[in-house]
Amino acid sequence: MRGGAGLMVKITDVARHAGVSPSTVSYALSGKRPISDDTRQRVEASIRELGYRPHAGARALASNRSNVLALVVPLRAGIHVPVVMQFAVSVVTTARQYDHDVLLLTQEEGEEGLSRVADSALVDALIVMDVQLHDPRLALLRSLERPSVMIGFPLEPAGLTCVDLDFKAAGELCVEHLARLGHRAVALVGSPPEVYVRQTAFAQRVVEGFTAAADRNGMVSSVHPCEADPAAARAAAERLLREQPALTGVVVHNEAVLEPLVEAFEQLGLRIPGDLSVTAICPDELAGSLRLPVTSVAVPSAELGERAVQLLMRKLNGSDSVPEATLLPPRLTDRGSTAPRDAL
Amino acid sequence: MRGGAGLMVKITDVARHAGVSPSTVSYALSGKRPISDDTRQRVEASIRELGYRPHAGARALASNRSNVLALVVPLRAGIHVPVVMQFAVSVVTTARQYDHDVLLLTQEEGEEGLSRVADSALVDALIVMDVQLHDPRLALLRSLERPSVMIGFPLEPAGLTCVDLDFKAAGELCVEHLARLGHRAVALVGSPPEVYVRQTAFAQRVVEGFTAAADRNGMVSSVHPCEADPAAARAAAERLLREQPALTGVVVHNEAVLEPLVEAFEQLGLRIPGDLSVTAICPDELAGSLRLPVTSVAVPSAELGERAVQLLMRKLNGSDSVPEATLLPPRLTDRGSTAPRDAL
DNA sequence: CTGAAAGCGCTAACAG
DNA sequence: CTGTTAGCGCTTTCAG
Repeated sequence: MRGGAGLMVKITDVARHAGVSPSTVSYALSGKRPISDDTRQRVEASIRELGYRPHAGARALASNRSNVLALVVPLRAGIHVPVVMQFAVSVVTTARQYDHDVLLLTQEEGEEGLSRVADSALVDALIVMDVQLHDPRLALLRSLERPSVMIGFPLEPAGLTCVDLDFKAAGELCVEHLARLGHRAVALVGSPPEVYVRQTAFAQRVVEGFTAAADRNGMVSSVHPCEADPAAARAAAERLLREQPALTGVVVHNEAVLEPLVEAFEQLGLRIPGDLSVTAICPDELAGSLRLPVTSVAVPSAELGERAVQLLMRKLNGSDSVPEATLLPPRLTDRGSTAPRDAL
Repeated sequence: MRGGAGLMVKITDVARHAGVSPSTVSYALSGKRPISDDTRQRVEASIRELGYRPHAGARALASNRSNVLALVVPLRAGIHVPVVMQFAVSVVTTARQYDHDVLLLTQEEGEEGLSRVADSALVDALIVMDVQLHDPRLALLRSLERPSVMIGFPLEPAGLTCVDLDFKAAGELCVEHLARLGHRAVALVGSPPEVYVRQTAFAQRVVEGFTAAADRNGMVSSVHPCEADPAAARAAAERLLREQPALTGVVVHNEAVLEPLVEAFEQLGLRIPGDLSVTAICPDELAGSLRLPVTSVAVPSAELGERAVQLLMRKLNGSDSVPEATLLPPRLTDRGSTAPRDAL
């Protein structure tokens, strides 16, 4: 009843079976022109009965649309794998709602990979993650003529569509939260050094927001990049306590070390939130799953993926009013890892 | 110089520019028939100069090959995200070496998703992860006519191509390692209960191997499914010590709890490996990155991905001698978390 | 509301 | 070694 590679049911088969022309079958499928109820039913019945599936390649050739999106995922050090995965799944799921599929590309393929899938019409549009402040792919994406959405904001986003959590506001929100609780000295435990070196936008922005808010509130602040392993976390904790005895508030923007860092603080004799208030910028699932849940600003990977696809769909449909910048406002969830400083 | 959606350079343009026929360009590209050196050079120069990229859809239509593989990734609870991601990246990277791309599907799409991409000729072949012992997709995959490779072994793999780590042997290897060190009582801390309930092949096989080897060596053994969170890990550690005071060897097959479990044992006053020997079945990166590195049998995601693609390529090329079963032998790396029982 | 027919860009016989 | 040509299966004018 259904065919494999060789025995494909084609649109002419369906047409014959339903007693209509191929174009009518096509239009019944696409809805691009009105079909009488009676005809539509017969066509649909034939399609079901014969197990017809339009040939993707033929369709792409004739319609100039592949109904495939490219998703470029980063691989490099310092990016939290579950975030990437959740984002990817969200992109796939949302794309399916718009009848699109997703082609997976790795950052490694570089600009050549983007050109390849775009120029060969393998994909209709692209989603690019892990954008640097000065990303070498910007020029390419601008010239591509196929729509794209970037996750993250480069320094010069003009002419491109970007979506991201407002990481600067997220940094600020954490600090303001601590400020309201009366804390006077805060530290940011950030991403691994290499992330800053390669000028990853979101890491940099957190630092900006963190510092700005601390300054604004007259707080003492410091920033500490941290490698993504437990030993580094422990070392960072020790160093923090040694160098800044007055410290009462910490913001962690580094998924990999959040848990070991909290454990280290406790093993060093600090109670949380009694002696030290801790906030994080990380996925809610992570913050909530710890032995000691952490108050955090969510990195909403799933929502970002959904937004990215929706924006692309609007661009593909020629909608003219697609915003260049979409900054999701940070939302802080209190999980009890922060307390008023007066408590001391 | 290079075209966007509308201004595509096509094979006839290249042909004219190089002063040859379209078929010659096609053959120069595919190598499917001999081309004189001179002609080939002219064609290649024209391709470069015009920035020609073959239209993927047209190619798929004419050649009956899309050069795209489908990869179905699992989403469900109890699967370790980094393993999936590393596997996916390995599949993409390897596929590129064979000039193929990878379409990402989620398990959620189910059998319908498989049929869709296979029957529409969107993909040439499929890779399916997270196979259950009685996987509902088996029948479909057998009937599909497009080649597929499964990661994992169902109970009835006849007619299908499967690749996996030999999890049974992995379980055995861990136990044998402990037996050789003189341990007499061992416990397996396994995957979350739901993983066993849904009869995930690899989890089951580890239990088999673990138990068989323990019995063979006259050891006392027990199996403990464990939820994938730190609290559960701690609870499991306490329970183990309470219920089995004679316990001196533990095998952990649960990436999510390895680290908290080890920490819990230590906090409960056990030195590793002095009082307790710990081994794990998990990615080498995880075992090696812990504060206290753990002796482990590697789950070789990257190699599995590579193998899967290679097998598919052989099947696509009509190679007849493609093995139905590929079981990678387990390899144990000693990281010092095990010691002779005599030391006690 | 429906049909007929002209391609979409490429590959693979077939012919030389 | 190279050219000519007939499709691949679908969409979309153009006609009615």
